Amino acid sequence: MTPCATLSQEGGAKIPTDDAIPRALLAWYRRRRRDLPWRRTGDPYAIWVSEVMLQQTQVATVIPYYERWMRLFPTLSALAAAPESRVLKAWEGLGYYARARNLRRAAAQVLREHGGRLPDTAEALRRLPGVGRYTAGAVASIAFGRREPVVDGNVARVLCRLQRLRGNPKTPPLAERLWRIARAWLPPRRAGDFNQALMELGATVCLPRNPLCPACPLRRRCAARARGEERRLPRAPRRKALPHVEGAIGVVRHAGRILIDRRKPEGLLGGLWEFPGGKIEPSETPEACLRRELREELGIEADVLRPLTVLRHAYSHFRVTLHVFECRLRRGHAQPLACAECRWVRPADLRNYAFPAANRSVIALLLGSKQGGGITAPVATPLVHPPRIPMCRQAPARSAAGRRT
DNA sequence: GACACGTGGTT
DNA sequence: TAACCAAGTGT
Repeated sequence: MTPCATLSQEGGAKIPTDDAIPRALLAWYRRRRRDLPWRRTGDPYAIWVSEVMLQQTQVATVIPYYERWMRLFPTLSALAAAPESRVLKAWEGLGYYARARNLRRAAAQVLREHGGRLPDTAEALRRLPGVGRYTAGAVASIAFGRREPVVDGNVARVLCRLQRLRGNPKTPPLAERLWRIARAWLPPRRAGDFNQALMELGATVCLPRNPLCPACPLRRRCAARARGEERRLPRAPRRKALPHVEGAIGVVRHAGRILIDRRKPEGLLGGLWEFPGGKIEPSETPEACLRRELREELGIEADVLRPLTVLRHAYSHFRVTLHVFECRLRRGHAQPLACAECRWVRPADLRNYAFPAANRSVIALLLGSKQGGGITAPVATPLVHPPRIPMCRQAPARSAAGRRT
C-alpha cells in the first residue's frame, strides 16, 4: 500500500518492488480473465493436467483435449490405472508425447509415494516426471495457493518489456533475473491469480509481434514502450534452418488388412503407431527404400504397387518429405524386428490406434476415398487433388505415370 | 549449454 | 512461403 516504490537488491540487480504493478495487474485480471475450463475447478489434478497440456501449446489447441481428457481420466487414480495406449490415444495430435507418458508415470508415482494426493509444494512437485520449474510453480500457486513464481514465454516477454531487458531470456543470466523479478513482484496473497494475470497479459495483450499497448494496464510503467522498443523486445537469436530428410512409408495390404507398427517407447513419437517405412538413403529410390525397410524392420517381402501421395511435414527439429505407397505382402510373417510391436488391422480399426499427425492424413486419405468408414469429412481423390488436411501441408502428388525430373 | 522433442496458428 | 511462436522438460 505504500505509494512510493522501493528497491530490493538481488544478485546485484535492482528490482523495483512497487506493489502498484501487482495491484494494477490483479485488477485488470479480475475484469479481463478468459473463462477457461481449468479456471472453473480447484482440483489440483485437473490444474496439473492443464498445465502440462499447455506446455509449448496454445490455449485454443488445448481446450478440446483437456475436456476430453477429464472425461476419460477424471481422477489421478483413473489416469494411473489406464494403459499407456489409451493415454496416448487421448493425447493424439497434441504433440510432445513424452508429456502424456510422463503424466501417466507421475500419476502412478503420486499413488505410490503420496497416497494419491498431489504434493502441495513446488519442491515436491518438481520431483515428478514432466514437472519442471514452471509447472511446479504453476501448480503450487494456482492449485495450492503457495507463494511461488512462474516464468513462461509470456511472463518473460512481459517482464523484458516492462523492465526493458535486452538479451535472450532463455539464457541463464537473464532467465535467473526474470525468476527473481517474478518472485519479488509476487503479492502476499493470490499468487496463483497474479501468475495467471502475468501470463494472461502476455497471451492476450502483450503479444510478441503486435502488442496491444493501448489496452495494457501497465502501459505507463513499461520501459520498452517509453522508448518505442516494445516490438523489438525480447530479442531471440535466429533459429537455424531445420534439416530436411526424405522418407518412404507403405500401406501394406494383405487379406483385407493393413500392417501397422508401434514405435519404441522412448524418443520421437514414442509409443505411437505408424505405417512402416523409413528414411531414404542417398542414391536410393523411395520404392527401394520401402522394400528395404519392410525387410529390415518387419522381416517381410512386399511389392510396391503405386504411389498414394507425397506429403511434407515439419517436426520440432527437422522436416520430412514422405512418399506414401500402396503395397502388397508377397511373403513372410511380420515380426517386430526394429519396433515395439506390429499388427494387421482392418481399415476401420485404424481409428482405435494413436498415430502421429502425418500418418493421420494418410488414414484420412484411405478411409475418405472409400465410401463410408471415414473418420472425418470426405476427402478429394488421391493422385488428382491431394486432400487439404489442416494437420499437414500436402506437396503436389506425383502422377502415377512417373516422377517429375 | 545444446539439443531432442510435435503440432498448429500467425505474420 | 518460411520463420516465428506457443502456460517447457529431460538428457
